[in-house]
Amino acid sequence: MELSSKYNPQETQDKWLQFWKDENIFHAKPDADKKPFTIVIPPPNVTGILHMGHALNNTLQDILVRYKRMNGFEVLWMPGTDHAGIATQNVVEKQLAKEGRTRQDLGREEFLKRLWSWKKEYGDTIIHQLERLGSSCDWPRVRFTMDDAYSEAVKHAFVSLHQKGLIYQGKRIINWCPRCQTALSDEEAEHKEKNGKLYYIKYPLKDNPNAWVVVATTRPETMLGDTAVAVNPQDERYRLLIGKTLILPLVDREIKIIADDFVASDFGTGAVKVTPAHDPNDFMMGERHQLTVINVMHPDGRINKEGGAYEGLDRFEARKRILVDLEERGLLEKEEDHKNAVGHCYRCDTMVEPYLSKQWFVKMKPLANRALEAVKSQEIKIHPTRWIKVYTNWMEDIHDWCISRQIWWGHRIPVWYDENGNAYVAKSQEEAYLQAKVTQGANVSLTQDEDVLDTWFSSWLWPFATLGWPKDNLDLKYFYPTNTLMTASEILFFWVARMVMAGFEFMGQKPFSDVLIHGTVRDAKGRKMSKSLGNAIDPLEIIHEYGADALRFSLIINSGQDIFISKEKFEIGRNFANKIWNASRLVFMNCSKEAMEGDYENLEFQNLDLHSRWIIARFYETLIRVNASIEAFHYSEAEVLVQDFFWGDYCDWYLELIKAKFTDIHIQKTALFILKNSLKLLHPFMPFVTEEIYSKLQTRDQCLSLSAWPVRSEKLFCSQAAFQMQTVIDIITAIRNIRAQWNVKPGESVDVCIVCADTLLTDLVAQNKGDIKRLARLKDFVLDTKAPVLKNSAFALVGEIKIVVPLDGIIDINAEKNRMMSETAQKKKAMEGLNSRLHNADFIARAPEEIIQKEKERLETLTKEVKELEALLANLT
RNA sequence: GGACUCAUGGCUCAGUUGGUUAGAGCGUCGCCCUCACAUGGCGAAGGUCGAAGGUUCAAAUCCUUCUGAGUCCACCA
Repeated sequence: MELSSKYNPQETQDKWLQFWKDENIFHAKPDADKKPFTIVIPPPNVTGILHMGHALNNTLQDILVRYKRMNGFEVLWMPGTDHAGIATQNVVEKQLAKEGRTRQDLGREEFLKRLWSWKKEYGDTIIHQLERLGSSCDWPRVRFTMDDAYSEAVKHAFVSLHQKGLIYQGKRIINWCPRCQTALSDEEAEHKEKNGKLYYIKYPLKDNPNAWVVVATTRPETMLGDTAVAVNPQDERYRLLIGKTLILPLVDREIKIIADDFVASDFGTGAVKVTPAHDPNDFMMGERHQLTVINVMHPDGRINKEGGAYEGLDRFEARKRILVDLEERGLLEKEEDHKNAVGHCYRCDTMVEPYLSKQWFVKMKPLANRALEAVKSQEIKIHPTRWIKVYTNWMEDIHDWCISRQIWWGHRIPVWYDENGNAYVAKSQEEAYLQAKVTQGANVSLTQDEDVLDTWFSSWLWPFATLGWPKDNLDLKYFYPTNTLMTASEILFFWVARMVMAGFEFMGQKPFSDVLIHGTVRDAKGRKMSKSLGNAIDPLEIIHEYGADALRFSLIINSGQDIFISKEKFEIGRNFANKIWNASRLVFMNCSKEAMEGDYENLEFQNLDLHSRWIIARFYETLIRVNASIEAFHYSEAEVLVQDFFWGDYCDWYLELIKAKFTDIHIQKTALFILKNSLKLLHPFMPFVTEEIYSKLQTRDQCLSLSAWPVRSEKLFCSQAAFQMQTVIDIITAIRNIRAQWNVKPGESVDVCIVCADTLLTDLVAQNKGDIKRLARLKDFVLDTKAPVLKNSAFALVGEIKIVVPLDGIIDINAEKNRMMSETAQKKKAMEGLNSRLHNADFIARAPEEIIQKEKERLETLTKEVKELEALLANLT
């Protein structure tokens, strides 16, 4: 079995994607002998195209999933997509627009047919892309939020909440998108700070047209719907005017001056126009004062017939005209610059209009209580913990959720009306009919509510609706509650918070126990990656050029809070994959058939040399730390650890050390043992290249994805080896240092004298003489107990070991002297610090004993070293 | 207006509960195509941890204030 001389990521990816699929490797089913581990995927929009955010999110999940699977859990990672009501409808409407048609031209039924065929053709795009990333989902289980079973769950949820009185219909001011022509929830209206104007408008008194009240407004066009002007009852300026009548300019309507505590006297003029149909505060004031409510706008944002002369104008056009007309009449006192935050549709960025309409709402307070408590009590843990506060703030100040949407793509609201307008909430028309029949007689005819539900009203059921809820079944019993949810912060309120509420409400249990909020992927300049900015890096392009492993590895190793990425960053992963490949090649080329086919999983400690004991110790140290990092969701830390070990210890030291003795069967076995176990450690991060190399091993499991994670063997772990080996490494490094310093060409061998008084150390050096000679490129090697008198030599100290390298004719003795003097000075400075600390009575009195002890030891070593250095310096003169 | 995060060598980030001479990677510089890998090897330079103050025997690490960058929330028109 051999590895090709050049690693081909594409071929490897294709091969293993096929294998995993053919063998259905990632299928999860209830297994009483194993513990379940379930992860909740944030289902991407069905219109989605893989971007770096998906790549990051899925890699994070896949790392955990593969780790847990290898640790013996029955892992369920169910993939799926979200029907994304407005977004998807927009896509197909755009298509229609190209044909010069609208959805209304087609009619509801035809339009929906069109949507479904679009879904059939393009809906799996993102799923296939996630697969290419290496995501080890249970692919055949793929779910869609509009699957039949899922739809049943949605209806069930609606009816059940309605029965509890948690869903109601109400006429209220909601966020309205004039372009999408639908209501939005508060979360779907994104507040954006805008530099606007505050207009001061004179409203003349009826009694005295030469006197007026000035009101300040940012939206003058809404004055067409004004039905009062309000002032604070405490405001002296207006006290006498309360109850008087004003003439609304341009409209000539008579409106009253009312007093309301809501009005802040210090803003604007202290008098505010009241437009109950177009502002939530005004609406509430209107209710308090029984004001007339006049809606002046069509759903598309044009002024309606209530607007008189302005009828038919778009809201912004109307604003311009109204300002001109007011100006002409001398009623526009002034305008001021004014910053304010205005809601924008999160799907099309159109400025949202506060709009009065009849919608369905969910009462959130009763649902929020349990969800709040769960996070506060750590029953659900949010990582990093700072998000807890964000979550609790939102939950504590929660508003009712507007769930009806005036679009066609989505779950139609399960409500039917009879001819008299009575509503029947039911899971089906048949059930509604049974209800209606009781009061309306058998001939009652029903029509279903035209609206559909907010997409998130289905998404919040995901953790259990995908498992078959509301039907009781084994999957649901075994896999719920789930374990971990990993997601970007953007959908904390939209989705995460609501899933928690839904979990408790419908299942009586939390939906998951850990939530990991990860950062956003940004470009090198820190901007969000987006199509419109043109700064997006396409993950598929990276997969094609560098490989999926490289994409995954680089993405994770760069992940701090947010992830700043540029194309070159992916070389890190590519290079590492290449290194793994080549190191494996070296091992395979040097291992005998006997070693390859033998049982190198059960090494005997007594057969191992120092180097092998050392690399095993280093491996287990790494393993323990990697485990801890993964459990703590610190994946980038885990990657650094594995990379440091594999590249820095295994490749750079161990493989170099054993090259001279690769014929030894025990060495071969150890090399294979470490390689195999390293592949396991690397696998969650780089699944493809590791599977491929693993598959060339003779003794192995069906595939690496299903193999068992390593466990530290106490029999093989030897901390002494680690210490001894470090000394050998330090000696070699010190000599290499000297060579580089004096520019000794690699081809030129030098002699060296190693001076050491300690017998144990002397033995160690003697045993490793060959390796030191080879790796430091030495001609000859003298081991002595005391320093010889050698002129023209370079010196180095490694603990108690002195290294003398004669460099006659090469060395500049004065430069070497200077170097050693500065080294001495450095050490002396450190000694000073230690001395002053150790002579500080407070330090001695208050610092823990072990710290003092450490400092003392440190001082002792430094003193010794300085002494040695000074002796060597004296030798030089 | 409220909340939060970040500020460490040229760049991107580590730095666990405060405890030796602050770590990586990239980049830079020097030497090397050594028969696994130049997507490589060996070595070097470079920071006192945004500013000021405080707590402490001891602070990059805790507290306060300030400055700068960013994020989220918000019905004062």
